[in-house]
Amino acid sequence: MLNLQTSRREPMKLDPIGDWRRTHYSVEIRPELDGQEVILFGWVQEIRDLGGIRFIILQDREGTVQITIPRKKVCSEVLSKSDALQKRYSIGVKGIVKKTEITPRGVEVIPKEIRIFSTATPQLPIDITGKVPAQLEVRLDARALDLCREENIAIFKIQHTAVEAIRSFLFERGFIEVHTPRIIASATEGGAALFPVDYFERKAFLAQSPQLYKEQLVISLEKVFEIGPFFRAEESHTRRHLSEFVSIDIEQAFASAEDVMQLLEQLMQHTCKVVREKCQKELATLNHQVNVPDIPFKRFTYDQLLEDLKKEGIEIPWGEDIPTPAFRTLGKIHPYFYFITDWPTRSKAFYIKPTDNNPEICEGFDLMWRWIELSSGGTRIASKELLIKRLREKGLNPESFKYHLQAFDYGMPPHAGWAIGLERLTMMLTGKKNIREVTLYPRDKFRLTP
RNA sequence: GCCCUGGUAGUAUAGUCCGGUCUAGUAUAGGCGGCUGUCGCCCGCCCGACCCGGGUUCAAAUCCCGGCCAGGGCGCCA
Repeated sequence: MLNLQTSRREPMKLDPIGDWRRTHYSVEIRPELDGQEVILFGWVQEIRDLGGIRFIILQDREGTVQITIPRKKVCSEVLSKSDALQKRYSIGVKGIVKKTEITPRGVEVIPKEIRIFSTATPQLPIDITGKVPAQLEVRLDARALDLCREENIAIFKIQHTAVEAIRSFLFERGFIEVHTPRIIASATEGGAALFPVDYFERKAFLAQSPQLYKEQLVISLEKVFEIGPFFRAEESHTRRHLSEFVSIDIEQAFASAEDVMQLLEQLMQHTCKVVREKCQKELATLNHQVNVPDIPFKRFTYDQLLEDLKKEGIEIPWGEDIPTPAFRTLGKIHPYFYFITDWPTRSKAFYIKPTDNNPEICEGFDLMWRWIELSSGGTRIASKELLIKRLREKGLNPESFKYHLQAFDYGMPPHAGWAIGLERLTMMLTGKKNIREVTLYPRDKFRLTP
């Protein structure tokens, strides 16, 4: 239901920000600042009013700090402003830092002036202090507010740190960041379903992968990467699928699967290391640990894993994809990062290169973390002739790929690449078990809002 | 798309098997009042709910059917 009411009581006189500028974030208020005047901006998270003394917990992006208002020691303007405060009001506080033994952080701020920038509805849809947990559905319906919770801020700071680590890692190794089209013409590219869109008078689709474009770019830019959203109109309704997800894609000229696997495991180690070091506070908030994995990661062939599964009583006919319950079993046997290599050619995409001495097997790989597929990649086919053959074998029409295929007339080098699902990576880094928790505004078959 | 489980105040839950003292209990949030060191503050009072539609019955939150929605699982998944 739409809440058209902006404020519960008579319209409150709001304050302008004026010449106030933030001097410190909440967490920067430390006992060493004792006696110093500071300006804080943020939101009221909690109010504990004991009558003669009132405690306001001010929250900002970085954390919280206690504002203490002793009734008889502050001026009447501060008192009346603090009387009006409610949870989630956006406020500014100018005050004096006071070192204290009584408060857990050893510091509080005694206000000299309070400015109220914005009010909030009194009955919030979820409990922002986390005393009464709400279900994910309720939280997602009130996502803008839900994202104010410390736990969620921690999740997205970790994701940000990971993306930053990945970008700088790839920049250092000479990869060029690119942006390929989200709107594409053809629906004939393969298995996964596409979302149709109206493109002027024509039908177009939302891209499900940058695969073909990044391959074309290796003949010019050689080493490219892209971080961006892609779309899959699948029926999937699981804890690890979204209709819109963020993919981290690389493609590298003059390289093989083994080269990009080494790059990938180094990147994973690097990312875990950076997150572990930079996000200690966030990981503590989430009560989660990130361990830095040793490299190289274990490499298992498809055949080896079929043997493992056989021992567990799960028989999979050779050539079939590994079903989800079997992956869960593998995750129990191998509770760490591992590669799966030597997949049957028929179980992988048309552009994955079959091995030279046995075309039944291909040079595709998956990077698993326990039972979750974090990344998949491989050596690509560089020969136009072979690519056309593989398209036909997959029941695809080479004519639909003519613009892609033309790149193979202009000196397509041997090349390889992979793609990481950012949200799945974030699940691993945060310990969250539902992909919707690590997505700001998740899109799935049933959810299109907010 | 299929299977299982569920849908009770803003939120989270009890009650559902075995229909009737359910005028629907509790916690938290919200409103009002009190309290000078709280940090899940405390105390008192108040407000507030049985997903929608149909059926069975003297009587339905409770049983049956359909729908919608959610969680989990499966399938689908360059």
